Amino acid sequence: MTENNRRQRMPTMADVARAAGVSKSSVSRAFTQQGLIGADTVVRILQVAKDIGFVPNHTARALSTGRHGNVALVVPDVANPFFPPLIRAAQMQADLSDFCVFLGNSDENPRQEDKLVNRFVGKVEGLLLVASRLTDERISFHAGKCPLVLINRDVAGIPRVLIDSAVGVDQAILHLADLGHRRIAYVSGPQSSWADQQRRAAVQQGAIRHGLVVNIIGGRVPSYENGRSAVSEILATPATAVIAFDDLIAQGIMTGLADIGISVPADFSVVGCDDVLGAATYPALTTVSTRSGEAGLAAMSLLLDMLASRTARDARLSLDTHLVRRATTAPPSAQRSAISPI
Amino acid sequence: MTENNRRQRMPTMADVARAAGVSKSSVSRAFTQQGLIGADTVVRILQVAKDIGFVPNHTARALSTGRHGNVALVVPDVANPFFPPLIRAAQMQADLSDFCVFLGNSDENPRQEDKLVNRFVGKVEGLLLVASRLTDERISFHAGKCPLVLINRDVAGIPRVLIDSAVGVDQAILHLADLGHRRIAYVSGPQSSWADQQRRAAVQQGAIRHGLVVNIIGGRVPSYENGRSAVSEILATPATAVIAFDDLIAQGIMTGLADIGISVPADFSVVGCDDVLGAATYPALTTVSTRSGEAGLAAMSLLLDMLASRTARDARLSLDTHLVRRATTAPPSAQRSAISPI
DNA sequence: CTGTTAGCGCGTTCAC
DNA sequence: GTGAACGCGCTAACAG
Repeated sequence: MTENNRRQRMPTMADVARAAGVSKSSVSRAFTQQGLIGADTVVRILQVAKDIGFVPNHTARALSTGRHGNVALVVPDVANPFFPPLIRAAQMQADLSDFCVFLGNSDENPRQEDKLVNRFVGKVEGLLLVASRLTDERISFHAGKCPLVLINRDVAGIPRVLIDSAVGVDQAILHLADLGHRRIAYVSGPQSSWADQQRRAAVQQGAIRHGLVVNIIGGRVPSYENGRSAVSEILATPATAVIAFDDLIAQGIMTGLADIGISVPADFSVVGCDDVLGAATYPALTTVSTRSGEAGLAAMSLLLDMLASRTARDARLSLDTHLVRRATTAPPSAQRSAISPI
Repeated sequence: MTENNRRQRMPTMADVARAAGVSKSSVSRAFTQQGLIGADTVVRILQVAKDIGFVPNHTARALSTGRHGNVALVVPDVANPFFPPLIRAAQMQADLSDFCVFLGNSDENPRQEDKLVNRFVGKVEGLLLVASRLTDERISFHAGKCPLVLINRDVAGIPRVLIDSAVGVDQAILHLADLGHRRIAYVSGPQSSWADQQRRAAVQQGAIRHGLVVNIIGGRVPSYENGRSAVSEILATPATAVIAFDDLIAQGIMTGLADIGISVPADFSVVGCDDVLGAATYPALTTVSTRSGEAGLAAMSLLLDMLASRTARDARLSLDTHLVRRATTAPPSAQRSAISPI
């Protein structure tokens, strides 16, 4: 046995019991089921406890009850602006139920994510996986050992909250079509991203529906730099407008375009996704709004409900999206349209 | 007693012991002090353990050893872009030592922060408070019960990592002076922010040193909106340039200025702090770089070192900063300078 | 209403 | 090298 007493041996229930002239069980009850004990006894015990500086030991309680009031939240990249609002909302929601939340950064890496999840299982009552890069098999595996809620990942039988960007993407394409664009490009995101698969599909269907031709540009990890480096590929297509997997890539694209003297939106139109940059870019970015905070709140509520009721639901919540028109879209330039006549 | 067996009763050390024909102690040793036991016995036990799906129970181990491998990280606002890189770095550093990290969002609120810290103490071995909004007294109080490391908060006797923006701010003022500005404004941040106090002081000293006059604009919570709403106050001063507490406020100021037709940097110069927006604004923001990620990494390393060596250091690490010149600073406009002659 | 008695699962002194 | 026994601090049956 060791010394839990780093500073000074913390008083235990037994100490309180002795000092108050009652049994340990009474002390325990005074802190939990106050109904099953004399009201006056409760206040006396609580007073004594405070006097001698007793504070219930979380670990011991957890060992006994099997509940420790912790959940974990795993995201691909904390520093990607899509996630912080989600993290914030989820954390504050958990806080309302007195839950503590572990944060894990998978670094867009399935192996790292798997390692984190394994570390968390056993320390938490529930798990919240955001935009998981894991395979369906691994997710199901983990779900079998620990209550699990997914955000932006659609695995049958596992409760999930999905941000349905299909609607917003379709609006974006319609918007582009209305402006006169006929050929567009889509710069895709990570291979294992559900959101990217959904957006890519939505782009292709929307293109058909609204009579456009679309080129898909290879998937990349979402970042400013990766957007910037995609510009040459984009210009190799006959596109007069581009839809990016997310705002970070869109912002990078705008910089890359500016670098070679192509001005947005006069010469080229750009549409982002997620609306995390606000009107911070110049020109202000036209983008698909996805309110990630709401997803975080909904998913955490779902998870906590499951834990409280000890029942495994099979929810499938879908949050809708819409296009936010700002200043990066305009009719195609005559020049570039001429390059690739319809 | 309850059912830790949500799904199926997890196998325990006793199960392994029985199946392997050894005692519980041997199983325990096989998982911890492999030296004190026969090498062949170890592999056999480990094999049996894997076969029956045994996995050591974190909670029980923690109760016995007093160590649970958790630390907590508390920030004022997860969604403020200054923090995510710091969080990310700290989390990944902890990960290297197999530590799990709780994340807390104080919402810029001392009471909320205190509540979070109280909740975390007892669940963690150590605490990392970033830009704490707590009083020195409360911080010392908590430090007395749990190993604590501070970022951007200078309390004697408590290990801390400080991002010294004084250097960068002085460079900014010199830069402004060189451009010909004589009157500037500083839009301050939260009252309880150490960084703000330091920057404010640096601005005032720098102003004296370089022969400028400075007006301080009341403190506000760092946000785009609060920057935007500060513009009228700024223009009520004779300033021809403004230094903002952080990039968020600076960005808001730029928008507010644009709203009323004042162009940056031709009519007015703007300098931010933290360099979290990259070149995302237009014009690209001149700002003081503060690499928050490095602070997160350093602080977490410090904390983990303390925990590993069980010694309380009194470190005071200082990280330096520098001005990043981009496009929001230029000589003062003749017009506005005329309004308030030197 | 309250005290007594068992554990929760694991680490760790002791003997052997 | 290995096993038996105790303790970590608390909760939960079982009496009374």
